[in-house]
Amino acid sequence: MQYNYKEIESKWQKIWDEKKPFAAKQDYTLPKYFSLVEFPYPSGQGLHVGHPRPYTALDIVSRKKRMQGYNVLFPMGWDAFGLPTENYAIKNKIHPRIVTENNVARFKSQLKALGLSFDWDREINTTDPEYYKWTQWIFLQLFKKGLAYKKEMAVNFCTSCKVVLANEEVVNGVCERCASAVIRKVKSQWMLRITEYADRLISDLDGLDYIERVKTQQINWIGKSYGAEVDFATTAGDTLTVYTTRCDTLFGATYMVIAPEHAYVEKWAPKLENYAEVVAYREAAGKKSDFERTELAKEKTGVMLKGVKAINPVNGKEIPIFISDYVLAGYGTGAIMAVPAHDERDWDFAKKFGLPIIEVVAGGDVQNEAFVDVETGKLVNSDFLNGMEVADAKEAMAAFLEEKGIGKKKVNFKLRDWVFSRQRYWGEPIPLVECEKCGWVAIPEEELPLRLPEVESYEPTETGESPLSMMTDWVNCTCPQCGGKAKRETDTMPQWAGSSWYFLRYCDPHNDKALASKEALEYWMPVDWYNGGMEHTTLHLLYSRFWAKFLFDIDVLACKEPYAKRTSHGMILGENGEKMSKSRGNVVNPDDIVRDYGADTMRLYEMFIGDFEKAAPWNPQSIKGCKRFLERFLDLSEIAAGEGVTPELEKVFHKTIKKVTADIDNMKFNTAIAAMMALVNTITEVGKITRCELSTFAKLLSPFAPHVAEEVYEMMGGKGLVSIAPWPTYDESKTVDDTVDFPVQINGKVRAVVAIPAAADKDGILAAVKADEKIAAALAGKTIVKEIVVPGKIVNIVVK
RNA sequence: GCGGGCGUGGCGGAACUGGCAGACGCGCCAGACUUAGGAUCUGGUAUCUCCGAUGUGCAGGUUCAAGUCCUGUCGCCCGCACCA
Repeated sequence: MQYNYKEIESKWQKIWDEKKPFAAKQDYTLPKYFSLVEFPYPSGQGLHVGHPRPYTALDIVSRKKRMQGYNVLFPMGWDAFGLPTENYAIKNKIHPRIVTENNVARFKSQLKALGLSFDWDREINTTDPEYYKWTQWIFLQLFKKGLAYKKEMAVNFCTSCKVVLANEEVVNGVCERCASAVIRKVKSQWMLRITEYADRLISDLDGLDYIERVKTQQINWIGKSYGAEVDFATTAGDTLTVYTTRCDTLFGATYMVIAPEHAYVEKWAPKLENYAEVVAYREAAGKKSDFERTELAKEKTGVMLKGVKAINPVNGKEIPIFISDYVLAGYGTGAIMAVPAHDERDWDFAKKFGLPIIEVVAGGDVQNEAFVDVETGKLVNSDFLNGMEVADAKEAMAAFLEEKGIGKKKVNFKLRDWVFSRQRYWGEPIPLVECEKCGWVAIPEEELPLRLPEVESYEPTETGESPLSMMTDWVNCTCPQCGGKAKRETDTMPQWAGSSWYFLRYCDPHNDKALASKEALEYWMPVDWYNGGMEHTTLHLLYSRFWAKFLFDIDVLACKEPYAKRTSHGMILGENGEKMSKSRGNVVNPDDIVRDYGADTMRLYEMFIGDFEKAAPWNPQSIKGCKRFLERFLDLSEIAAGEGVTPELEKVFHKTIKKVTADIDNMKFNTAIAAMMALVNTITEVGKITRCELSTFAKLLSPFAPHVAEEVYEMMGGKGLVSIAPWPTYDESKTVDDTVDFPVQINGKVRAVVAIPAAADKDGILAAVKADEKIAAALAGKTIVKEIVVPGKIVNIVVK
């Protein structure tokens, strides 16, 4: 039969558009299923073949759930604020709103061509004032609860473009666009206190069905560590506090290191004999990012502070103090005690600067390498700690420090607060004003949305301020609290803001009274299955969990976690096995595949390409295998005849239904397709199939290749749409065979395969095995040492 | 550097809690049909010194049995906080 995919696809897409079988129902008494994919950033390049992989996967999940009777919410929208659009707008002098509209239109038509079962009535766009009204509203609640605050932060500033640059725009220390020098400029920025939620963001992961690597990566990113703060007196007469996770090694501290930005550098300036050298080092360090600084591959650098020494509180020894960029100002207290014998970085530094290395935990050879094992060693050279194990020594030392009033136990997090300001145009305006008298004041909620004003130029200003700062009419306003003179905040929010709560808006996207109604949120939330890229694990995923927890705390949301289940897909790579990118020239456009093979083949290939969780290279040759499968499936309609079951096919049908059902739940889309390919092969061999069997097959295939499935279902006389027909069920007893082929090993090598009734017990199996000619021959004259029988699996006979 | 992950035929991959390595597909080979084939169908296809042995990045180990577990090692990929 001719496979006219163009005709079939446009026919069914039109019917779906008219009948809206995929619209989520307003009936809150039905069992619900909320499946979510990360909404895309509508870039100028359009969709590439990487996008449809997760979309198709969750489309399959959603379609199956619908067929299983769930009220499914499977929505789509646009995360449309952001840097590339703004940069394109500046370059081409087109309003970013227009750029966004064009990009969205293109993305939408590309997605629609794939037959994805999104509920388009619930489409959202983060740049829509009716949407960002609620992004601003959430920010105001955070502000009112004291979770938003101002802080001086270093930003990247291009000396030539006069623009604050994102880290990504800084390449090898220079501006990506003009290659001019980038300096670190201190600016006052809005911050969100995500660190207040650090503990809950770890502990609440417990009951969640997240894939393990996502959980561990989040936990490690938050980086909770149990340690102690220890006060060191200095010869300058003050106290230097350090954070350490190894207070047990205090007797081995032979020097100290403070971050180049540590406030004490200035405080001690008059006492420092080599102040100029110290400042020069600090300036050099200031040019590097944290990432560059902590790279260990580089040689350790640093400068000793001449003129001030610290005193080790447990033994009274004077030890030198260095500044070095391997200590970060933002973590702990920005100062460490260095124990070169038991820390690799300290060891490297000590070797380079010729500092003493004192062993305090026995078990290694500390003159040759740092001994960092905390499990086996015992304390030495440590006075009252001698002979203790590390864990006990930590406790003893912490107690000692506390008693002496020179230290205390302290929990620290690697997680830092969220920098929320951007000196950019294309983002949500921050709805605050700064009053001369009242300070920072929230604008009244009824004034939301605070619309992004029209400006003539989207270019940031000479000083690096947002372009909004040029709009004096807009900036100058009155204080809502006292009526006095005030100025609006001109920074905008980061792109992360809109994507931190978008899934809530899908529950009730047209609500103008609230971000969504309470009933809608209670019914739909939490998201039952959220799939997205691994690259979002530490930022977007954490930010959105933080916001959801906050909304739970202020009684907007009834669940404390937004996502019940989180999975992650692998990347689709170019044909050469490298990441697809314009510069590498290996980008594949899904439009071409849909044109040449059809959407069903495209969907099938994206799912058949490999393990959903792993990266896989695109192979244009392999696509045709999927198309052949669909053609052969379509051809079955020519041999389909009669009703009831075909005895030769009955078991394979039950097995296939079982496998496909389980595989979809387990994200094994590739093996589900393989099973259906095998089913076509079997049916073709048998040479017959009934009409109702083919209808069942169409149902099984419909989540994967919905257009072809609808077509065949209709030909078989199916009523209504296969897309919402009941999902096939199977009979467990019909999925097992009467006899099992047992591989029989002798000394671990397979010598025969013996067919044995499935019901046979261990003795029966052994008897049948020994009756086999080949086995009997192999056993002749040997002594049996051991007989292993694994029912249903294997027999192994060990002989001498 | 830190954190997370991956490594199986010519290629993409399959293999449940350790139990016949290579399902399914691509490619390739042979045949059929054909004026024609980059269409379709049928059969074959891990490697080798091919009655037998060897094979899951590499080197060890545990086990009756290891792709799967353990130790070490090499290579590749993702993230690192203002890209989304």
